[in-house]
Amino acid sequence: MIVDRYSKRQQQIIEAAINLIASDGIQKLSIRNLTRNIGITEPALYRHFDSKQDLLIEILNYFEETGKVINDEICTIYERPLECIEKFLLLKLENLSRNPALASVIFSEEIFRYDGRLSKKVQDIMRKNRDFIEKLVITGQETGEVRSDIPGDQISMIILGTIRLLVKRWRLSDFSFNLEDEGRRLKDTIIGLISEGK
Amino acid sequence: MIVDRYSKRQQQIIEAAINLIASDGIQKLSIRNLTRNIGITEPALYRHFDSKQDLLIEILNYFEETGKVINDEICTIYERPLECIEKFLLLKLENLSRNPALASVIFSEEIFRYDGRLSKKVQDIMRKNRDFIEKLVITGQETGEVRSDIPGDQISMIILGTIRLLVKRWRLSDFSFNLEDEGRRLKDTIIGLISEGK
DNA sequence: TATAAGTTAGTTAACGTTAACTAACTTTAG
DNA sequence: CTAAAGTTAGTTAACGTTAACTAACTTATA
Repeated sequence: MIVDRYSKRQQQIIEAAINLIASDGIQKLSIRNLTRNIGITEPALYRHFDSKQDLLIEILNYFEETGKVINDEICTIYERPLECIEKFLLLKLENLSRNPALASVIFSEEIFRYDGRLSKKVQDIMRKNRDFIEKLVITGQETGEVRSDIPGDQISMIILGTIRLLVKRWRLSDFSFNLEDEGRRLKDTIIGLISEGK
Repeated sequence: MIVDRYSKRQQQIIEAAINLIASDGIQKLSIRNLTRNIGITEPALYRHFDSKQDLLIEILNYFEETGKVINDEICTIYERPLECIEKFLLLKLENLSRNPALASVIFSEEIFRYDGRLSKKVQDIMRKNRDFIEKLVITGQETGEVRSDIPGDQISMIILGTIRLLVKRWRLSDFSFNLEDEGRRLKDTIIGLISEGK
C-alpha cells in the first residue's frame, strides 16, 4: 500500500498515524501515542522520520497523491465537464468515507496555521481541488453545459463550500450518517442547480 | 463594551484574548501569552477566571450573544424571509469583518474537539445559525419566495457552506481581500439561485 | 562484522495551575 | 475617628505533566 518510496516500517508508521488521526483527531497525535500504538519506543521513530513535522508532511503527501490519482482518473475516463464534476464529487466522497482521517486532516488548517511547511501543504491541496473544479466549470460554461449567468469562480465556491460543510457536519457528528448517501443527494441538487437550461 | 456582568479586568482579559486569537490563532493562546500581553502575571488571571476553559467559554458566550443580537434584529426589522436571509448574510459578514477573531473561533472545532464543554458550545453556535437559516428558507418556500424544488435543508447547506468557504479563504489568505465586497457579490448570486422564478 | 533498528535514560521547553505571601484598599467595631 | 479585620488583586516560586527530541548503548540482521 501507500507508495513504494517508503520502507515497511515507514508505511506502518504512516498508516498507524492516519488511523490515530481518524479516531482521535490530529491534535491528539503525539509521538508517544503513535509509537506506543505500534509497539516501539519513541526514539525508534526517529530512525524512520527526522521529525514529527516530516511525518505529517508525508501524511499530507499521501493524501495529496491519492487526490491526484482521482483527478487524473476522472480526466481520462470522462469527457463532458459536468460529468467530470459529478464523478469528482462522488469519488471524493467515497474516498473520505473510506478514510475518515482525511476529513480530520482537511479541517486541520487551523492547527497547522503557524507551521509554515504544513499549512502551505494543506493550502496546496485545497488549491488543487479548487483549480480542478474551476477549470471544469469554465470549460462547461464554454461548451454550454454549465450556466453562464454566474461567474465560474462563484459556481466552484458553491460546489466546494456546500460539500465541505456536509463533510464537516459528518465529522462533527462523529461520522454518524452515511456520507455517500447524503452526498449523492446533495450532488444531484448541485448539478441541477449549475446546469444550463432546466 | 462586551457585557456588564464582567468586571473591568475580566473585560480587558477577554478583549486581549480575542485580539491574540485574531492575530495568532486560538491554539497559540496560552495563559502566559495572554497575561504577558496584558501586563500581569499568570496567577493573577486566576483571580478573574477559574480556568482557561472558563475563559474560553466566556469568549464563546460573547460571540454567541452578538450573533443572537444580529438574528433578533433581523427578525424585528424585516418581514420577507428572503430579505431576512439577505440581511443575515450581510450582517454576519460585516461582523466577521470587524472581528477577525470570530473567524478563528468558528474554525476551531477541530481544536476544541476533545474538550466536551467547548466543543458543545461551538456546535451550539453552528446549530443556531443553521436553524435560523433553515426556518427562514422553509417559510420562504411556503410563501413562494424561495424555490420549492430543492429541500430546505439542502438550500440552507448551500447558503451556509458557500459563505463558510468564503470566510475560510479570507482567513487562510490572512484577510487579504475585502470580505464584505466579495461576500456581497456571492450573496447576490446565492439569493438569485434560491429565488422562485427568474 | 558492519550497519540498521531498537533500547534506556535522559534533555529542554512549554503548558495550566497552585501555594504562600503582600500591598493597598474598604469595611467594621470600640 | 481610629484601629482592627477583611477583601481585592497582585506577586514570586514552584508544581506536576506533557511535548518533541537526543546521546549513548545494545541487539538483530544481511
